[in-house]
Amino acid sequence: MSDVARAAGVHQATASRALNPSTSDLISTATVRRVQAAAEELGYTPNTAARSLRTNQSYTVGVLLPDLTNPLFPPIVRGIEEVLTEQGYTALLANTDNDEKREAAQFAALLGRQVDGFILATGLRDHPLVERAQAEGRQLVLVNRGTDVPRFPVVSGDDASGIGAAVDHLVALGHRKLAHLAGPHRMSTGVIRLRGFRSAVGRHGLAAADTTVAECSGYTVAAGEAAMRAVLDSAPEVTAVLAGNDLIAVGALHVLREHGLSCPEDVSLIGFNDMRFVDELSPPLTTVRVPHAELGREAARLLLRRLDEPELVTSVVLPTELVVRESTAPPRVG
Amino acid sequence: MSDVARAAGVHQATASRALNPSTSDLISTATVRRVQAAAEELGYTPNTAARSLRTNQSYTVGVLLPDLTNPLFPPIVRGIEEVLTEQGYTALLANTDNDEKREAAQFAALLGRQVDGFILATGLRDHPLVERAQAEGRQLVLVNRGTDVPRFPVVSGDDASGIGAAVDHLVALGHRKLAHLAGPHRMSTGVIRLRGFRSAVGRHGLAAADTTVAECSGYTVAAGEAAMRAVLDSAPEVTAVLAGNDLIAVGALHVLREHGLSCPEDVSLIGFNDMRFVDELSPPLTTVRVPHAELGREAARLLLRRLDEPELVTSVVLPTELVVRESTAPPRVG
DNA sequence: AAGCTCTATGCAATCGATTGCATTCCCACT
DNA sequence: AGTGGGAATGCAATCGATTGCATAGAGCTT
Repeated sequence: MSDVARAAGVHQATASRALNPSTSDLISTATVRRVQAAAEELGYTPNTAARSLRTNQSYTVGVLLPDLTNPLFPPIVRGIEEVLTEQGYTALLANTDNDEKREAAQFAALLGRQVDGFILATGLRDHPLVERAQAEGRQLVLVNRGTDVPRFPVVSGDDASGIGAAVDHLVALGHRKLAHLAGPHRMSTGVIRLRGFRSAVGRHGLAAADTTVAECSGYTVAAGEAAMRAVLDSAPEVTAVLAGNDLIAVGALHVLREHGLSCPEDVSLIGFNDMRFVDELSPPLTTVRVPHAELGREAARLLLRRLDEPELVTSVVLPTELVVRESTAPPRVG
Repeated sequence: MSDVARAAGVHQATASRALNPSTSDLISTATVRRVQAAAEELGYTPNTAARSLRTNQSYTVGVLLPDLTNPLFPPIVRGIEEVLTEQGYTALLANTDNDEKREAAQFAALLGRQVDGFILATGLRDHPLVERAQAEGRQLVLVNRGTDVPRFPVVSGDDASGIGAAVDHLVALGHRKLAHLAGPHRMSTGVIRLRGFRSAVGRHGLAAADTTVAECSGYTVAAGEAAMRAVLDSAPEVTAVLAGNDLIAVGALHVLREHGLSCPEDVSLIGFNDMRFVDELSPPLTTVRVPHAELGREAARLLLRRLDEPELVTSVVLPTELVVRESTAPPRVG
């Protein structure tokens, strides 16, 4: 602000340099102090628009996610927002509802706002946006759900080992007939967790006939209900169910109850994500905890780092952890 | 963009006017079409920074809330975001953790980003920010939690009548000894709901001795536990509990269970908000539904309207609704 | 046909900060 | 004392869109 410069008795350019930490070493410390004092005095706040216009940077990142209302996302967004504001950035939020059109529109809107980068938390397996971001010269990191394209940085939980731990737990309890209510195959997490399930049961030497897999049409309670029904129909002998996520597990619980089966006595059940309040269900749900807030934080950190070193491609995998509660127990004898 | 102007064979100013709906009637329709075609062709996206710089508007609003992780807020934010993007605006999110310092810092950051207005979802009863926003000439609307100052537009649910319906329900079931686990008095919802409770029990002619009130230190499960314990100590005769919100109700449920009391047989329990998943508790919680997404939408609409007519002060009260599930039943006879 | 009006468009200043280059001034070195 | 070098600061262009004012035509009136 030129007022500040005038008040401090210097040229506007000097004021600008004095106020900017990365250029303030060009200016004598005495002047810097004078300028800062004047800025303070006048209650100066820099005009971000002007800065963006000149520097072509907005200190803003776009966060695209399917639906904030899905309990999975708030902690992620929270984590993102935390490290972003710490660094003087802010997050622009956009919900896509997993709708390609909305997604493209939101993406364009964010582009118009000159976001410096994107964090994508949407789940489709291969993603046109990823390419477009690159074409537009914008950085992008994926969180929680990856693409199959390995050229892009992804921050995710170690789903495979989480599923592995869950299967280990069930097998250790004595279960042999397992079912997996898989997430949709069009989402990366769906296939990754399924793969994890397959490899884990293989490790325990379970036969293919011992395991049933039903694909859910989405990560929703209703889809979980449908899948659980399908499993009960086709493989009534299963004693343990591993759900693709907690929402699916809730659906499964409904159907078990509806069929007069009790959990964990008749059927053990494990969820995924450790969503808020799954410990309040009855029975409290055994599930795989994913450190969502930390996922968000890492994603933001990674994006910020890439803003400096664009070529850097790193992916971060955060450990997951099995949280044993009361929805798992040894199978009934006999 | 001057490229567009060149491509359409017109002056940049003409292009600008043609592309802007509010000025495009100054330009012949033929030219408008030509310019739009050129813009389309070149994939032109306006530079928001330049526009903001010139117009001193950012088409951006700041949303301040305590903690996105609180299940209350995602639907509100979702609603806000919905109508904002519809109108070409976007939301900047900031979490304050109910900490005055963080809140002030976030507010300043948002100001620096030239937000056109603020939506405040933070709960403290009187709020320095409200004044400051006005001083800075920024519009502001409060959502869900009001101030005592009536000069500011507030969008909220009709808490009093929700509480009233809850009390009616309990009394109709035959309950006479009621307790209210009130939200903190420093939050407006805390006092409003308490007031609602008082007036409702008065309406039913219940004596002061019939009702117990315990103030919770916050809208949290832990605070609910503490308050419920206090009530069981001081007034073990209560047969029905009205919680200040669902989180408090969850805490109450814990303590009831811990004391070997069953819900609803021994004690009926009603929550507030109809948070996601309270229907999955056992028992599924009877609660007062507040239309949070609609609250958010209304808040955004109201803010947008005030951006046009700054003097307009309207507050919106949305109806609430009692959702009866299985945590309420007639009191035990005797 | 001259003059007037009105519409469509061009011109150029402007918003506020950043930054390459030029300039000034001081000091040290020989 | 003169010169070279560096540190500190000033100068002015620049980012891209908006907008008040000026201007060029076209059409109408008398």
